Amino acid sequence: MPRYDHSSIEPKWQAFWAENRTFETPDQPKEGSAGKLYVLDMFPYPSGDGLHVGHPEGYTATDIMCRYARHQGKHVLHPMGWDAFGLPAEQHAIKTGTHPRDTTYKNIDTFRRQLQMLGFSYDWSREISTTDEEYVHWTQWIFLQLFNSWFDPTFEWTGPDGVKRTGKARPIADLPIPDDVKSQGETAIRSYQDERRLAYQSEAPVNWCPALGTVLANEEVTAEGKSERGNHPVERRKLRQWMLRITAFAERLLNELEPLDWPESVKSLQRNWIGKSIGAEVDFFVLEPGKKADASDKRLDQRASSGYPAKPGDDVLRVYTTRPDTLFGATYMVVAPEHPIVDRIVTAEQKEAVEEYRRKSANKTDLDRTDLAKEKTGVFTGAYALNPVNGAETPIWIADYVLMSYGTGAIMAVPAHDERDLEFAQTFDLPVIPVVQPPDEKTDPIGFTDPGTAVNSGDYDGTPTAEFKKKITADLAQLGLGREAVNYRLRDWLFSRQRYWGEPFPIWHELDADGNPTGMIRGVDESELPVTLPDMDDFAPKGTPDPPLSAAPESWLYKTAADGTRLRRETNSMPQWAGSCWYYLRFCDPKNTEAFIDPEKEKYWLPVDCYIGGAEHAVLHLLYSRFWHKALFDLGHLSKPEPFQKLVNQGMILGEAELTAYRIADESAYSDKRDEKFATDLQRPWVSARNVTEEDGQYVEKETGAVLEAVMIDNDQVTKKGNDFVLKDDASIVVESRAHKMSKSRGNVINPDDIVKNYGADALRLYEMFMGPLEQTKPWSMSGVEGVYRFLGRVWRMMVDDAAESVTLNPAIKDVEPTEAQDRVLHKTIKAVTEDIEKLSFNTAISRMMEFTNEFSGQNPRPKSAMSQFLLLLSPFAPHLAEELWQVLGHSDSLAYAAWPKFDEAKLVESEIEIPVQVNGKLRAKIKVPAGSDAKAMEAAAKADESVAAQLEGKQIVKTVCIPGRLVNFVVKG
RNA sequence: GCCGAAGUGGCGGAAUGGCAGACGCGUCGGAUUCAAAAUCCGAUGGGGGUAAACCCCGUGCGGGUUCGAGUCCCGCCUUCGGUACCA
Repeated sequence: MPRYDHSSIEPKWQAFWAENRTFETPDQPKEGSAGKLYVLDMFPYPSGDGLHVGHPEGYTATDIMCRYARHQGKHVLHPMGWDAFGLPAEQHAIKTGTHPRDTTYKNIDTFRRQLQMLGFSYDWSREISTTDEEYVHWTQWIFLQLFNSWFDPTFEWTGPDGVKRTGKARPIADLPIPDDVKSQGETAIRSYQDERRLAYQSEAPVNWCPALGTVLANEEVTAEGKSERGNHPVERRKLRQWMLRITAFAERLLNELEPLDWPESVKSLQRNWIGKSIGAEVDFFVLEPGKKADASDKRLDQRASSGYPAKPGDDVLRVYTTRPDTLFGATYMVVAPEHPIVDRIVTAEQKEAVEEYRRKSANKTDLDRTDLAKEKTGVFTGAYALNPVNGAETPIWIADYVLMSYGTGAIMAVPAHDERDLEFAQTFDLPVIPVVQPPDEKTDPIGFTDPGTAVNSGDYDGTPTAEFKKKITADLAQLGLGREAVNYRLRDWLFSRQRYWGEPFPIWHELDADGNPTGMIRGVDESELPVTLPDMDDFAPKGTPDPPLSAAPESWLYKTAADGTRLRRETNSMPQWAGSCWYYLRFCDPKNTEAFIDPEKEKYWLPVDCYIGGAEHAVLHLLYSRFWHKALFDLGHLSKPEPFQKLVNQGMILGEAELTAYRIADESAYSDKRDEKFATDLQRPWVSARNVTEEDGQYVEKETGAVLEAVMIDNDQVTKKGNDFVLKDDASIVVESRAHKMSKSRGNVINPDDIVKNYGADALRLYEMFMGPLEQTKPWSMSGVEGVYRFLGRVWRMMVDDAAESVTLNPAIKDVEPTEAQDRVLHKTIKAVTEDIEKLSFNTAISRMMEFTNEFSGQNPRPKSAMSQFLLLLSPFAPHLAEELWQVLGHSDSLAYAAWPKFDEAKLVESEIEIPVQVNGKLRAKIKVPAGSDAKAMEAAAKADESVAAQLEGKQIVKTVCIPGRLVNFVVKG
């Protein structure tokens, strides 16, 4: 009795595909190709834990798309690779002494085995790892492109895509050098260039994580001031770091997002991350210490003729505001503690307090900063500035709620119309002047931040906010006191890490005679790429920001240039993002030793037609990739402005749903906190889930604060009450019903290996697609897996004779013409499955195939042609089973490139259809009418129906709604 | 606080403004079996009614548009995800 045996079928076909190179993608399309399709998965980090059930979700979705597209005659590129640099392998090395390379390639082998076991149709001949030396070569080459260019914000040009743009990355050699720099000589010129490169060094306060021994990007630090990886504390330190000038591309990253076929949510995340705001810069003149504003001060007036300077003078405090209309309400100013003007303006009396505050805030970690968000702090500098619109003397404070890195690092504070300023003003008892009247008279203008009408604003009184903004910005520009300004929340990308297991920078530092760096740098010559990692066996962080590579062998670390200059290598390494920024390009031409990608191949394959992966990369990876892509585009290496045309986020797969009840954790805790009657109770009392809250990782009862323990409850111990589940024994105790994220600590992790072993790869693939919509978060269910496994068994028995000794065709399958009814079911199924695949609605496609199977399993004879066509529909989802049965049906070839079945609309038509009849919108009857009946015929048929007639009896028909083929609705009165 | 997504049976989920709950799980009943597993058949939103016919209620809550609303509009509530002094 040959049963459906996945464990023999699946390895058989995997071996067949590998031997026959079924899924290798030739560079040239086959004759008559229906066009190219590039479908990409976000390649995984090959962690030591192996594949997680989340991986096959997106991978199955793309695999279905690709297999379907091959049946449609498309030239499909479907590659896989490894994002293999990263912390865990290095931490493993520190612990065990195993070289990160060994760990990494071992893990890659595991991942490859697991993915191949799932039957994905990747072209494995294109496999790449970001850690391969040839790959590192081109990652470093791209870095050099960035290093060797600058951004010209005013350059107008038309790209290969025919779009006109302003602003372009250009070769550094094209950077105009001002005469005063030129006159200072070669060193000055080089410094001038270095400051303007797309890859540049900066000495800035950065997020230093002692536990990880590295600096982290802002993006890698959580709101709580912890590292995203590992949750270790992060502190601020001033260090020399490599930065990438992503901010130069802010406007294009924002604008060119619009036409992409991406989820609106991801676009909006990126928009918020870029954070464009439009406002004005305004100059306030600082008064000399002890001096009052007086008529002899002509500085304001002089600006009318001198105009608005590009850089503010020493006696000017320049602020950025999105609300220039509230200038009349600016009662004080605040500068960031790091602001350079502080030293110039602070008065003798305030100096000590200011210095003390600056010291404190410099050491503040991000954690402290957010903690202090509740209460504003700051110190008065003793200095005043002149409000340009009314000459009012405005005190200047320093406070760390103003950030040096945004805008000009200084603000005008309008406490009446800004929450933060109001809080600060209230703390320090500063004046609050309302200058915006809310549209609703009853609303208090103090604390009102929305648009309204100007008050207390001199001649501008009565002007609506939007108009006022434009007007005063123009007026200030006229007087040379301000101008319109745009700001972005986006910061330059901190690109260096202090780790061993990453790409080395292709950079040399020049040394002086004493071996000290001169500050001059040069790129490694392209012919010397790649810069490979030196062999080392000590990877441990030293607790100092000296990278592990600074302990590399001398031969790696130093060399003497042709011109005799002594050089030392850059010892920072690149972040993990570097490799993933451009891997989608390399897949098109993975073995090219002359270039990172052949331009013809780039033109042919790009952009990626569909990119599927987790939402956790919505901002970082996708923004970084787009940035690199645009820079390479500007430099003429790429022909399309965007890398990923369509993006889909797969939803997270949670663990199996759990029921949790809570009860008092221990006797002592409850006996003194709760009522007497409970104290005598032997059983520790349950607490309704509604009264439970989480504090510091502990569950506690809301009112009493008593510590609780969570208890897993069985299905049969609860009952449904309203919207809640409650204990059967005590209906007042609400039980929490929820699926949690899979985690080792919770013990709810599902291992794909186990599923494949017990149910097979086809069942795992099918189940993950059947769970629900791809984009949605959904809980795992073991009995759901059994459900689809049973379905596969039904498909097997529909085609195979399970009474026979060996695998033979089911005798019900005959070479006969399908009946009209069979044809209808078949063509309905073809239509539905085809359309569902195109919509990526895989769960409903599977439902349709189940319906087909339910229908045809009961039929005898079963036409062979219908069976063959059905197998093609099933094959993208369950390729192993489909291939096996395809063979059983007598086909000798693989079905991988067989033509997709076509449906015939004519065969979908039924001769008679059932139509609902409503009376006043309520369903009253169903009638059968010939297909294609017109409204009149339908109405007549409806009226002729007995129960409809009864409903209409003695009533007046006001209106009849008749939609041919859909329904009849009588609107009646009386 | 702000931004985004979502609320439909016991559960996962289906429904171009037109028969709510396709399909699967679970449950119940039956067939097969010495028995079980596997498999097959049937029932299954809630309430009333006689296990029929039939009737009433039902897509988070409250309004609205419409002959007709799970679907569109307005206002709330809840959950999940992201974000956080960005002037």
